Amino acid sequence: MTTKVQRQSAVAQIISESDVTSHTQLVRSLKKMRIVATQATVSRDLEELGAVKVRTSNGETAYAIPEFEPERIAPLDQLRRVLSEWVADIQISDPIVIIRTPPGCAHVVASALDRSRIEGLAGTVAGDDTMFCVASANYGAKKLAAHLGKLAGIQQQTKAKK
Amino acid sequence: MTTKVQRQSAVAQIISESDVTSHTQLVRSLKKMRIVATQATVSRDLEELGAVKVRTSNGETAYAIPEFEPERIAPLDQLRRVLSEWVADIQISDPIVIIRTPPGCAHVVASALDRSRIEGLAGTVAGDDTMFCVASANYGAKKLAAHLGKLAGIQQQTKAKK
DNA sequence: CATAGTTATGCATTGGGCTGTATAATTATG
DNA sequence: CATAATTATACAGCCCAATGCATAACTATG
Repeated sequence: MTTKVQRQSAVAQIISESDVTSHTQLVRSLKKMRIVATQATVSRDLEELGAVKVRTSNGETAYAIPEFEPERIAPLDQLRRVLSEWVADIQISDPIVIIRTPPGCAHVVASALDRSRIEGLAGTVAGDDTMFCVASANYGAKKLAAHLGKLAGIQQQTKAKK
Repeated sequence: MTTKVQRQSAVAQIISESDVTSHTQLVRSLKKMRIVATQATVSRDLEELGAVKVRTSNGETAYAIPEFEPERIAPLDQLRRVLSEWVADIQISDPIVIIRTPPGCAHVVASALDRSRIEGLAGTVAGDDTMFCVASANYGAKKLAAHLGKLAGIQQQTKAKK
């Protein structure tokens, strides 16, 4: 009994602590930690983790997660998942897009957005259940909000105006 | 197109801003916000939100979310969901249980635990991808960790010791 | 107590994510 | 270049959350 999050965390640890040169080897290492997975699964894990094969000191190529762009660009897919799971509401106050989330979740959404490098987003800040997206000057909050709303799969213009 | 989070957020807003006396009425209010749901769904939403019917000034009974115990005890079910989605690893250093999560998610896990009032958990603190659970004096971190691990559905003793 | 109104829930359906199998595509090696 | 090794992926199955429908359970009212 294992979860994906646990397995991927283990994968990240393994490849950082030892030289892993093939999927098969990784599968074996996981097994030692009593985590069962197939080559296909670790292939997908490595991709999601952004791992790449690099040449090591002794000439082999081993997997590693790029250290210097740890905030590698997250696939749109992952962003969509996060947004649709955690976004409660989107409002606009140009050039700011205000996103509300369940309590304590704003940070998760914000960091997913930060990593996504989507167009028109200049930056974010997050509180507890609210976060701001600042739209780039020539893009506009409206357009950004529409895009985010679409990704989140939510109905726009939700909140009733007083 | 709507998400559960958005709908429940809208439900919370609606019942706080107007007197909602029945599910049917709530369904209608949602519809005005272009959120489609049935009575069965709002029934479940109200339960998950912890809403109760209270008597208002004018004698009707209307739904409301208890203000003073907003952190009502979350059902074990929800806790299990959160843990199995976000817990990457669990370690023990008595009386502390150390839980690691994906980046930025520790707070979410911690607040879920806080609300759950599970046995043997004295308190929590959360960083970015790590959180501590302090076990109650006579309970012990080991037992607590075992319980949490089971809830999370993860393999214990995951991390290799150096 | 009977009836209408309201709320909860068993059941079936749907959709999506995750995973393994099998195999295709790619890369390395001799 | 041929073959072996490695990696990626199409496909199918499984599982679980979410939801609607139908109806049971419950509540209020006269």
